[in-house]
Amino acid sequence: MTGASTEVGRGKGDLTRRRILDAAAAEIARHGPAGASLGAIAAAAELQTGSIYFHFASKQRLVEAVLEEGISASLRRLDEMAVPTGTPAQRLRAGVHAHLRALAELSDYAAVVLAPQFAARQPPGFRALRREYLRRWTELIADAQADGTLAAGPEPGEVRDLLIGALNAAGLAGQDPARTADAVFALLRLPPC
Amino acid sequence: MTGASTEVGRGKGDLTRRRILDAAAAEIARHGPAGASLGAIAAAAELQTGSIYFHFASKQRLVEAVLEEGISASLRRLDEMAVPTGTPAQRLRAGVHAHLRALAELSDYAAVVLAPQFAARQPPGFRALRREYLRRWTELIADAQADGTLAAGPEPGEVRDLLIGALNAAGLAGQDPARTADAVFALLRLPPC
DNA sequence: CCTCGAATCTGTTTCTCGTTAGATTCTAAC
DNA sequence: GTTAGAATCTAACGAGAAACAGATTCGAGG
Repeated sequence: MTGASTEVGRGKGDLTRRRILDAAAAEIARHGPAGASLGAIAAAAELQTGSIYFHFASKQRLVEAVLEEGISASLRRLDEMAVPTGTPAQRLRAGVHAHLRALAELSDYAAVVLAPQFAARQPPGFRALRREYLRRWTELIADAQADGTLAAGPEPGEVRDLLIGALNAAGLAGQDPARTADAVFALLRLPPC
Repeated sequence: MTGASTEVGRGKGDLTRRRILDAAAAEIARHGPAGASLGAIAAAAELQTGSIYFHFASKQRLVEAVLEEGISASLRRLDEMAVPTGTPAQRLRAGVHAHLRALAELSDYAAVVLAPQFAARQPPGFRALRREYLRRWTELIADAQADGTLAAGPEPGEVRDLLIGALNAAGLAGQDPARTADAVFALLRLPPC
């Protein structure tokens, strides 16, 4: 249930900072940002409550850091897998796999990012990253529509929301990524690989 | 942004109870169950904080009542629209329309029900209603698969989660129900009506 | 008009949580 | 070994919220 940890930290403090972030992501995923108490987070990170303030200026900042960590890690995975080569259908498949992998590997962070309460009141850096993530997806969808891989009627943005919504539901439910991907492709009647 | 109100209440107290429920649903949808304060709920319902306790034994009970109201209203709509007549494709279409209508009409209640934090720790009555709702959908999906309307590969339960996830994402984003339904049918390449 | 119960209000109590400040310990460089 | 800074702990404060207990008002029936 913990998230992933990229970027090797250097000092001892960096490791603690990561432990706090992981604990906060788990706590927020379970109880929401308001319901997650610093006491519980500190306990999970094996720390005293006050010590959190050496690493984060406030609870608000901690929550924001968790959000940014989640979306930026997702974006990183999308960049790695859905590179602009190959047919639209291939790139769409790669994008689906990347998103599902991100959900599986980042579990708690992903859950936090996807919580509906964060649709509004996003911190500044988070909004930009999220917009960028959605923009990539819109491109993938539009290309697939132009290609005939996906039905051309609906707006690309609409299709993107539907698709990501479907992937999120399966991902948060803990479904196996590969299995879910196959199901999606079958339903959309994409040509087999 | 308020929810719907079915079932005409009799006395004055019933109306107040409904006002509290609506206010609670809105507040919970915005700030999560932990972040929603009785003070804010009471203010929105034009009441003093303490007066809520005449209608609900505790904050926990109030939250549970909002949950049950949301899921039972959704189930009611599904019952009305997706009756067991017609072809599997027709019933599937009806189900999609019912779900989207429920999301649009119940907005705050639906948002509360769909919040990921409620996946666990559900109140007793809520679990049963939710199970029933999913069971209906599994039937619709299985019939559509047997019919060839939907791809037969993936498990019905998997398909159900994907489909409902997609509908929820569009519904909570405030998309027009009819428009969303058309997009879904086009993507799944369902035969036109 | 009076009465009684339902409904609401006011004030109080208790508890949790975020935040802060100062003391304390750990770690590495000199 | 000493020292300086990083990292953590301890203890408290203050705000806000849930919960509770009477006191008060409202509204229909006799």
